[in-house]
Amino acid sequence: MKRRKVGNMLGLAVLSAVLDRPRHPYEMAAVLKERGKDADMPIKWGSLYTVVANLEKHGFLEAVESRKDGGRPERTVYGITSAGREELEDWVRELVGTVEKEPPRFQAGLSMVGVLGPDQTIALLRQRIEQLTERIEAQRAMLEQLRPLLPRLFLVEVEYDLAMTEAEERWTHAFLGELTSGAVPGIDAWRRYHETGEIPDDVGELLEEE
Amino acid sequence: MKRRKVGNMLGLAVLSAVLDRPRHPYEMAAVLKERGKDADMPIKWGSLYTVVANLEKHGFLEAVESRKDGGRPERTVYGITSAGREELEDWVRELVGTVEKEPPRFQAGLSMVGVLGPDQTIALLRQRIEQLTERIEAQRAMLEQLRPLLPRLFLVEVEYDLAMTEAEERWTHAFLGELTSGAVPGIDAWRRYHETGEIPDDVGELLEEE
DNA sequence: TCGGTGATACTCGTCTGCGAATACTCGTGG
DNA sequence: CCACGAGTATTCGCAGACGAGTATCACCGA
Repeated sequence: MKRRKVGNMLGLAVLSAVLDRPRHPYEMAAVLKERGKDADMPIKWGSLYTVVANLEKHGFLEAVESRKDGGRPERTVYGITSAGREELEDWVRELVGTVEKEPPRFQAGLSMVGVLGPDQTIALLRQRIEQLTERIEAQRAMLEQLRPLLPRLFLVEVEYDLAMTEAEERWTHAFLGELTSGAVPGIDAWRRYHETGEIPDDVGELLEEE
Repeated sequence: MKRRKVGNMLGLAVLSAVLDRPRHPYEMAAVLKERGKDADMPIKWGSLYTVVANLEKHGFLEAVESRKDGGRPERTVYGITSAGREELEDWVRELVGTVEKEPPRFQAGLSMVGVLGPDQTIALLRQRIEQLTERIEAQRAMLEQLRPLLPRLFLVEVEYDLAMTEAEERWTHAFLGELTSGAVPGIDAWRRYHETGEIPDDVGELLEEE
């Protein structure tokens, strides 16, 4: 199992930021923010310098020059190496071409709604749906605004994100519907469990075996 | 901003594992695997003992007894405290009731397909769709098999996961369709960029401004 | 009874992620 | 002309994540 030398997603972002021309770290951060890349992956700017150093250590970046402008701390400008270009492409290939399960946190939550009881769960799902709806609207608006300005290719991630958010909203809505309409059996037992802490016999058995 | 004392998702799993009765760490791992919780969140078993220690440090768990069976290393049995029960509920409430953007890695990949060129991208998307389809079938089979055995509540996460995978498959399929049917303009420019590294003028301008 | 295999049960050392702090510079209004 | 806040640019400390390693037991087959 060959593991990526630099595992942090920020590394990918950095490589993409120096593809066209060498930059110093702070400038990388600037272009990445400008291009909205920070919306496409979880980026912690505190890790920037560490990650850049790691990329250099592994030969994906190289210091191109180190200028001292005025009295500032020395700024090192990094360029991408051919190994770096390689790595970038390979990384993207992996991200696009293979599915790896990365359960979203909501899924973890769902798998534990048992402890909340039905009433709280219903209230929370309502709340979540509201947030999802807002997000969808914001996203739609942004797409509308960007579509005439940018080639389609640059909008793909946003479209994907929107589609997924919509799917989640639909699913959650449907589930909520089932809960409130009483279509899900065992809600009373569930409420009793939450209030008293007693595990219904039939479920208790199930937990033993299997 | 009050941050969770123990941030690792494994912590949540551990709390849920000792809800019904005290257990020692290895046993927690056992029940969690048995209940398939490791499919609902990204769990690294190497972190188990660290996390348990942290949970104890913050008063969510307490050592109940410490038995020495035979010649084995001492096993410490931990029980959940009322603060722990609190924390568990609150955590689940947060997970269910609030949407936080956690862009999936595929999205990061999508936002960079530019570097791959259209032909590779198409091939990789095909590959991905294949994997998604497999996953969907596996998931459906599992649901079919489990539905008569478990109450609905215990299947919700699986249903959600399935729904999301289906949505992703649909979207990817549609996008692939657009790419192959030539409905997306600018594919030639894209191919040229990938082969020569030249940035088309119109795009170059766009990157400057905005 | 010997050795192999797999389950049980932990321990350790490394590396890294990242929040928070630091330090300098520039423009502006008082 | 100096105080100040907003931006620029980077460093640092250390908690904590996790892979890999360790050790014992139990069972089984040869």
